[in-house]
Amino acid sequence: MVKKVIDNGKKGVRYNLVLNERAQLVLHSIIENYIQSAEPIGSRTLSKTIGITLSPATIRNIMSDLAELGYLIQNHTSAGRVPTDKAYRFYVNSLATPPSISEQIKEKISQVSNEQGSQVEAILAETVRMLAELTKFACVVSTPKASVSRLQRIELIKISEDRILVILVTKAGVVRDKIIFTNESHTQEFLNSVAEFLNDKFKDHSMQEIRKEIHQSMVDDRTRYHDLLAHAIRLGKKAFELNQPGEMLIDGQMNLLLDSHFHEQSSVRSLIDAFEQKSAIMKILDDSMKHKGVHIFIGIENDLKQLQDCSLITASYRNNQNVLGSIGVVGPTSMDYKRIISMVDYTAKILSKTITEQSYD
Amino acid sequence: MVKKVIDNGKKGVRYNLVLNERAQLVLHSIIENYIQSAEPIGSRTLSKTIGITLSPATIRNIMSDLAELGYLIQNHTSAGRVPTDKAYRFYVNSLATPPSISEQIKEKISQVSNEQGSQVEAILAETVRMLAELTKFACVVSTPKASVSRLQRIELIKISEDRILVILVTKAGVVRDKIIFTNESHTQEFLNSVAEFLNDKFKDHSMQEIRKEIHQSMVDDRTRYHDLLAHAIRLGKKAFELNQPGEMLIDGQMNLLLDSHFHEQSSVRSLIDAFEQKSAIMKILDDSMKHKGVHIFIGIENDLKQLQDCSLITASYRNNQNVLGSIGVVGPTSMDYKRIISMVDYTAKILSKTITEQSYD
DNA sequence: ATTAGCACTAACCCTCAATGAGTGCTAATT
DNA sequence: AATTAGCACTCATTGAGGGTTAGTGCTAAT
Repeated sequence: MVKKVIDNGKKGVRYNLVLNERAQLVLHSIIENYIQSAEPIGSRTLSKTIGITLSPATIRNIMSDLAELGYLIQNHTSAGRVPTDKAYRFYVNSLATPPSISEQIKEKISQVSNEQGSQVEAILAETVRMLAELTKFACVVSTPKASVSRLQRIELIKISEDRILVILVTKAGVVRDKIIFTNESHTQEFLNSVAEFLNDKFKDHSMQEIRKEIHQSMVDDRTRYHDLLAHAIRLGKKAFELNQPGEMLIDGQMNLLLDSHFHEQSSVRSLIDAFEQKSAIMKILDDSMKHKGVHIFIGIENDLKQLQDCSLITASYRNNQNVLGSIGVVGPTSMDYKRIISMVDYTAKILSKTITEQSYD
Repeated sequence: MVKKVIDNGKKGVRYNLVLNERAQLVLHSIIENYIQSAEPIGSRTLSKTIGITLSPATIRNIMSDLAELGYLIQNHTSAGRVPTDKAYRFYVNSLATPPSISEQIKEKISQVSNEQGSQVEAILAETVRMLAELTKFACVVSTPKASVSRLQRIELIKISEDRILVILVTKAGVVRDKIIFTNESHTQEFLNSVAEFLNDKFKDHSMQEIRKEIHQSMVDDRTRYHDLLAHAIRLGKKAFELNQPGEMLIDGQMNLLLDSHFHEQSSVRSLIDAFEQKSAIMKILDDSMKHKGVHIFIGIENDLKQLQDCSLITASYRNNQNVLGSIGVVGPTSMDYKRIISMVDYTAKILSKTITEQSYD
């Protein structure tokens, strides 16, 4: 039996074992080469670019072992080898997080939207566009979740006998509007009183809390005998009802089509579908909101089939109070992780800073 | 000299003359074939598919004449011929406008957004998405111009000592928000009075009118001695200042990349640029708002270089009162005009109907 | 444990010839 | 006079053959 490049010779368990240093170096080098060239890496090429002196034959042995361990695959005999998702996972885990970033890029990122008085959505749109341009991949950002952010103000505007326009302004600086229907007609003056009441009662409360409190008020007897209160609660219930499922802005989808790593038409086709559905990507963004720092989803780790040819790098952004949403880059599994991770990380930080400044607390 | 397929033999003026019937038939047939196949059409192919019996040789003669008149070009000797922009212009001019449309398609278009209480922007987004899916091309729609639509209500919300959130609701059902800065701090109560004043004074006036009226008030002496009025006018000026340059929603850009008529990478690249700039397409949409019915911009007729490989089919939509914006399809010059024109036409009509129902008059 | 050497593979590239769809022109036919 | 058949010619496309190249795995020598 051929000896393995692992420290322990036992066969049954070797897949869980750690690679020895030299094997790690080779794998690292293969990955970085492949990220650069987008072409299968052969032993001879590698022996030239790798730091230490190692003959092609030796490298071949190591590569063969790495292939057996699932880090590399060959598209056909006599072709170089290509990293697998497992290899990329190894690679990103071994990176210092977050990798460093050039001052030049930092500056470009910081430039976005330092103009005063921009709306949150505008800031997000600008940021995602900038990030797409910088990374040359597709970028996404989820808009602040209404449920976690807190009420700054509510307005009720009569627009017809049975329709009321509700405008919710959150502390995070997001303005949401929706139309609700009523059975009875109210005057604008009455709506103003209702709005004033709701503002007094619920300002600074989170949407979630508000929904809960309204629910409680509805079963409270006192409510029934107080006309304004009763109306306010009834309208408030509708107004604060699950608003918008949370949106997502996308930019730079086109970049993917021009990327050398994505030559095959088929994978692009399916990616387009993934973007159209939105929900799968949205879910990943939501997941990444739960934890701090940069998240990396590589190929097969994505639930959605259509996303299994690409990696997502995400990071959440926040204001003083809450995590609001997250921003991410979608690219080929063979993307330049160092570069992208650092950009996403830094962008999320700057975005958090900008949004915090714009928040209404 | 070879005889021309035109009724008049005079040389100097023949380029302005009308094609005889047979030449028209041939040209028509070439165009429809090319729209279908996306491949150069040869005389033999054509002699088979064309209705009347005509030998390839005869067709060759006619084609040669049509080429000389600028309706066809050859990419190289011994290749079939391809229609020019001039040919497409001839073709669409000869179509009955608007062409008929199948009940099935009609139904699909009508399905969009008959749910109650949708916001205008949501309706537009849904419509443009539907149209992109139906046509398999890229679609654009301009959001209602704020300047022409009339005020339903204005709200002023204090969000910090020097920032006020302005919310404008127009009769067309569009909600716009922006932040303005003040030198002095106002209480929310004061802002409410100001808003009430502005609502009383300007409700139902168009934004353009309002700006003019405010301008007049500012030079009016009475304004200076009336505190509330003075403040209202000052804040109102900022609030009604040229808001948003008019937005545009895009969907289905990806469709263009998968289209067989757009094989060449280069033209796709430049199209992407055109979409990123937005302004050029916006200008075309604006132009088309000025006239009724469907507009067709073919290739070279577009000012922007990047758009000269494609055609735009646009139609304006409106509510009871005003033309609000327009919706359009961007595809290759060799698109199926009949199909697309009818779809755009019908979609614009349905959109107008839906928006009118949602309007606040 | 490492490396040199060797046989073998498969993609890639070049050339060349055959094929086929197309043209323009001229002469014959209607 | 208009149409068509015939013919020579052009040029993109295809496929076969051959050389080149980058790669592999295996074995034996270091």
